[in-house]
Amino acid sequence: MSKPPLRPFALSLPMALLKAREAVMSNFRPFLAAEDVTEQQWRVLRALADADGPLSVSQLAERTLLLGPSLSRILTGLEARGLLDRATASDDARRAVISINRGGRSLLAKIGPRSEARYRWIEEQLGAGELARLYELLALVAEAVADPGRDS
Amino acid sequence: MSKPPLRPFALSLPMALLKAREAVMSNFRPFLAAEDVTEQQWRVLRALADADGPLSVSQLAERTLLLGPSLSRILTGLEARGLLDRATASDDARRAVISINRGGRSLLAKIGPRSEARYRWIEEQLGAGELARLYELLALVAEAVADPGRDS
DNA sequence: TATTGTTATACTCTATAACTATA
DNA sequence: TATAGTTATAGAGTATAACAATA
Repeated sequence: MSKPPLRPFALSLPMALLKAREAVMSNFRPFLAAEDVTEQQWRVLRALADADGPLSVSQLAERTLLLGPSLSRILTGLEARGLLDRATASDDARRAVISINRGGRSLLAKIGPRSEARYRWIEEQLGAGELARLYELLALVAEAVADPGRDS
Repeated sequence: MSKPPLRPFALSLPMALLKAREAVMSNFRPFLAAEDVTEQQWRVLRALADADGPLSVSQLAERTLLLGPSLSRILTGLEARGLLDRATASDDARRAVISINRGGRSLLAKIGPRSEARYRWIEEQLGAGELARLYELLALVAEAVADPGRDS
C-alpha cells in the first residue's frame, strides 16, 4: 500500500525503447566515433543521402527529429568539414537548400559497409521475421500514439 | 551508383526506435514538466520506487541507463528537493545507499495516476496484444544485440 | 591495488525566446 | 503579419579522466 499506483519500471515503454536503442547503438557508436561523427550528425548525413535532392532545414529537422537550433549548429559544423553544401533556394530567399556533397558521400561510403555488416549481424541475432515485425510495431507506435496536446 | 551502400534511412533501427520513443514520451512529458521533473530524474525515482529496498549508485546507474557522473548530480538535486535519502552502507563505507522517501513517494503518487491513464490510452491505440508483442521484441533486442567490443 | 562514488572538464544536445531577412 | 532560418541563452546530459575514501 506504500507502493504508488504505477506499473513496474521494467514495463515502462519509454525505458524499454531506450534500452533497446542503447543496445543497438552500441553496435554503431564505435565506428561513428572513429570517424568523429556524432549520432545526430550521422542522422543528418543519412537523411540527406537518402533524399532524392536537396532538403530544406525544416524538412531535415522533421526527418532527423532534431530541433531547429540544434540542426543549425550541426549544419554549420558539417559544412565546415566539407561534408555538405548550403545554398539559398532560387524561388524563396528565406529557404535554405542543403545537400550532401562529395565529401559527405565519401564518408558515407566509408562507414556504410561497416554499418551494413552490423545490420546483418543484428538480423542474424534476432531473425529476419522478428526484425520485420519490430519495424511494423515501431511504425505503428510512432503513428498511433503521438499525441502532445491533451490533458490528463 | 552514387548512392552509398546503406539501407534507406527509414529502415534505420535506431531511428525507428527513437521515433517511437518520442511519440510515446510526448504523452508523458507534459505532466512531468508540470511537476518540474526531467525524464532522467523520473527514471531515477521510478527505479527507486520499484526496488524493494535502497539501491547503490551503481545499481541505479545500471537500471536507469545513466552514467555515474550524470547520476551523481541528479541524486544531489533530488536529495536537495527532499525526494530521496542518501546514506552510507553499514557494511561498506564506500557504498552509498539511496532510497526514495516520503516526499518522493508523494510525487509519484501525484504523477502515477496520470501516467497510468496515458498507458491505458496507449494500450487502446495499439491493442494489448500488439503492445505485449512489442515488449517481447524490445527485450529480445536489448539482450541479443548489445555488443560493444567488436571490430568491423 | 581495486572498487565506489564524486568532482572536473569539455562537448553536445534540448528547449525557448529573440532576432533577421524574406514573403 | 507570417514564415524560414539563425543566434542567444540557459539548462541538462554524455563521456572521459582524475580524484578521495575505503576495501
